Amino acid sequence: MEPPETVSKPAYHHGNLPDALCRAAVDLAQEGKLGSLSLRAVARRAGVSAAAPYRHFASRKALLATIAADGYRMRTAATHAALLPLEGQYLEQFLEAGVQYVVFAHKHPGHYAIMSAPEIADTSGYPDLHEASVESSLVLMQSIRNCQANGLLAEADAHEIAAAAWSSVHGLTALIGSGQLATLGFDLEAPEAVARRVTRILVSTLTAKPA
Amino acid sequence: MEPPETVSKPAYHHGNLPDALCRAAVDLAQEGKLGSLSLRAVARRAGVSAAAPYRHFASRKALLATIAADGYRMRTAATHAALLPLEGQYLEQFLEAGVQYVVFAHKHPGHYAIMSAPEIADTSGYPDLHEASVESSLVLMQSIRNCQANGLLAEADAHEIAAAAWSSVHGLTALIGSGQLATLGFDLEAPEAVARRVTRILVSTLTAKPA
DNA sequence: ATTGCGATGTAAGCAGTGTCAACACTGTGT
DNA sequence: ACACAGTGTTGACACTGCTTACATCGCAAT
Repeated sequence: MEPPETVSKPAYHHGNLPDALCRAAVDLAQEGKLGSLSLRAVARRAGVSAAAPYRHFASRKALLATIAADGYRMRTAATHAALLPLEGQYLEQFLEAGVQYVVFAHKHPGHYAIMSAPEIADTSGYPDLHEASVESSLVLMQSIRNCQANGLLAEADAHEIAAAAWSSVHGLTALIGSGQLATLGFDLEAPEAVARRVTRILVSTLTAKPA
Repeated sequence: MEPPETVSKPAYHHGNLPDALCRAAVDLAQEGKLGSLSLRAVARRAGVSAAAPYRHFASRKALLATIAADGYRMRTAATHAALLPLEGQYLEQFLEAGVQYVVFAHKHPGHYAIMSAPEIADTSGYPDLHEASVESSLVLMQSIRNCQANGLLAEADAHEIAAAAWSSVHGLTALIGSGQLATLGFDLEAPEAVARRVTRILVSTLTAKPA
């Protein structure tokens, strides 16, 4: 997945079937067919026989775990890139980390759907996925710690602020994704703007002094 | 579902099969078997034949929609009850509404799992579910409006505050439910305490004056 | 008690999936 | 040239679920 253009290995018959299967699965997930996403369905979409995926993925969960791990790495990379030009502006980085959490789900709905699948929540048995997941969360955590170290956030318990921030962006992502936020009059086609406005509320209030 | 003890209709053979099916489905969902929750599986759990549920539920989704609607009504009732003794204390009611949102998921994990199922997000075709869902969200919304009408919340856009609050409790619920918050050292066996601490952060900061 | 009808069981057909074994193709190394 | 390992295909089997048709059971009104 990392080098989408550069075909590392010319491969034998199909030409990198594992990647093709991943793309097919992401497409299906993006179309909301996560529930009926079987290895057979993925094989059909990729244009290969039903048994072909079995050579590369032991099960449906193994395939999803691979895709989810890729998704986590993509989000981590995107967040790092977005935070880079804000070097030293810890509060802005904190806000941007939250925004990127939301933006990723909009840019990569297929990956997001798979990453949010309940069966993927349990990362045991998939160390690669577990590592990617943990590393991804570290970006937000580090940003919070940076702010606290510089006295830019209220003096509440660090873990509780982290939980509040994480909950906010996670929930915001879920509500936008499920379309429920449209009830409040938000334009879900511009999720970045929504995320920026809502996230700023949390940030601005977290930086405020008690009344 | 409303009168769990009082058997309204003695019924013929089984004795209120619809309720028994709902309970069986909730049990299965609570055991994390939502993915494999088929009408057959529910029938097995309820001890009836595979075709029996069809007399009462047209499909798996119809069954889940019924349960989800019940869940929404249960949460609405519980929240109303929790807010009653706080009459007039709008800010405390706001906090409590958020806490109850989280507490419900812990007290009724089966219902929560079903209510969170992606296929249930689309309430079209199930007006009963839709109404219960909307009415449920009104409690939190009304609480927010009460606070704003009394100048108890910062003067940010009402919709954005609502989105931030909703996102927080929704995300907090999801993170607790998936066990991810354990990473931050929270005791997920006492979700009410966690919810109260984290929610208070949001409330206290929302009531703070800008620095 | 008899009869009607709703509730449930039984059986069967159809579709989708996972899995496996046997086979065929392709490029590589000798 | 040849064997070989990697890759994909084909076909078959078992399992599970959905759905419908038909048979059966039991309460309830007559």
